[in-house]
Amino acid sequence: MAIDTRTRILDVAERLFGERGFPATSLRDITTEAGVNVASVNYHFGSKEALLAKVLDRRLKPINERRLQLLDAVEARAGGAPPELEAVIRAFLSPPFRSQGVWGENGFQRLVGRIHSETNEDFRATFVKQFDHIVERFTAALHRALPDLEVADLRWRILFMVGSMAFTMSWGPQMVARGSTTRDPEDVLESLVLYAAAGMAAPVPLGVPAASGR
Amino acid sequence: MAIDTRTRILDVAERLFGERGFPATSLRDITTEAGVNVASVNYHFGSKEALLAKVLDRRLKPINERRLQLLDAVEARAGGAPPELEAVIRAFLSPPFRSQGVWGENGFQRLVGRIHSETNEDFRATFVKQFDHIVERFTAALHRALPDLEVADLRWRILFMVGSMAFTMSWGPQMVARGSTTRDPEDVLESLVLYAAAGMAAPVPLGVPAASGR
DNA sequence: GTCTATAGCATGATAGAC
DNA sequence: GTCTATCATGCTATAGAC
Repeated sequence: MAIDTRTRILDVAERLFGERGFPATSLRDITTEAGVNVASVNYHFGSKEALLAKVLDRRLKPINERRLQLLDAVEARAGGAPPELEAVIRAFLSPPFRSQGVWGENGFQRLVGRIHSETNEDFRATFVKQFDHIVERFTAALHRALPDLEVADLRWRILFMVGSMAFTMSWGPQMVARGSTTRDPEDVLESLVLYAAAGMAAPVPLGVPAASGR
Repeated sequence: MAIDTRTRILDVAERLFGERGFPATSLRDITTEAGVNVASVNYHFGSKEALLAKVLDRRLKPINERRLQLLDAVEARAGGAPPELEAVIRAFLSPPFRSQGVWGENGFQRLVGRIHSETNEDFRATFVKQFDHIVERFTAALHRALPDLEVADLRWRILFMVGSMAFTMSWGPQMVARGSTTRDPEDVLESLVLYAAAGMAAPVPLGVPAASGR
């Protein structure tokens, strides 16, 4: 056998969780496709949920390390001055986009798009905690790049950005497959960076929000 | 009994699907909370999946009708001229945001955020088809508002916008609950409209995309 | 470490009395 | 239309031989 059981399980689980979702994927689906025994998941990981945690952790750790690395570089380049908005956003968005190669074969990218909605509250809370540090670092950097934007507004806009990212990773492959548009993932990333940067820098309504269409 | 069994089932299913997701919610969970018999779901709806379709349809039909209505009004107001970007976006985003009242009690809003990732491919294809007409109408209107943007780019940006919307509806309540920020849903909607409008109107990179950070 | 076998349980759906 | 009872199936997880 070329690769060991543990890795085979992780690879297949990543793809199937991404394709079908976590609750809809059974351990039997995974072990059958991986060509390993049903019992091996529990032997190696302890439980189905622990397997999911490991699948996520394996990819997310390097992604988040890379994010901080890129952010450090951006801030170093700016010296003491506020960092450049677009560069901060690119530091946040590019690592997950590049975490796997080809659109449509990216189990992990789709999984990230899904994870936010398919697990129970406890698991999600644990999962989200892993991002606290990242979010705080990037919130601070964005606040320096956009000093006129209140932090409460900024947090919403970060949520908007993460939503675009997650959704694109989840649906992008299908969009390409439908042929409505074709694009290199790298171009889609660049397009998303520009979109998010413009959105982040959007004006804030003064006083009571505009009422048109209300 | 105040309301009939059918409606009780729909209401509870909407909430539970939103809170826990479709695969993670059993028919027994639903019927127990609704105070009706296990068999009644299959009697009234035929299957669990048909119940989900009905839950979605009940809310989405009026939402999509409202979207078209608002878009018609925006285009009429513009006369023959291109419609105003922000107004088109608001016509698209406001109906789902207003489909239910209070943040954190919006089963349907969370369900929409989830639906994109929790159903099988066949169901999803059927579901997406319901939006074809809407998407085409809005794509055309946005293309008129932004004539310099290629349609292929525009389609990606629409995906970004929908992602922000779905994600915000799904996570917004939790974000408010965590207290990192507090906002009236109406303000969040307005914030999202401004963000999306700025993103839509973002410049397009000429030639090869910028390479910084790559 | 890997296998077979199976425990123990929850599921979606249905049959049939009322 | 609503109930109880149950079927058939699928699940996660584990016990225990090898």
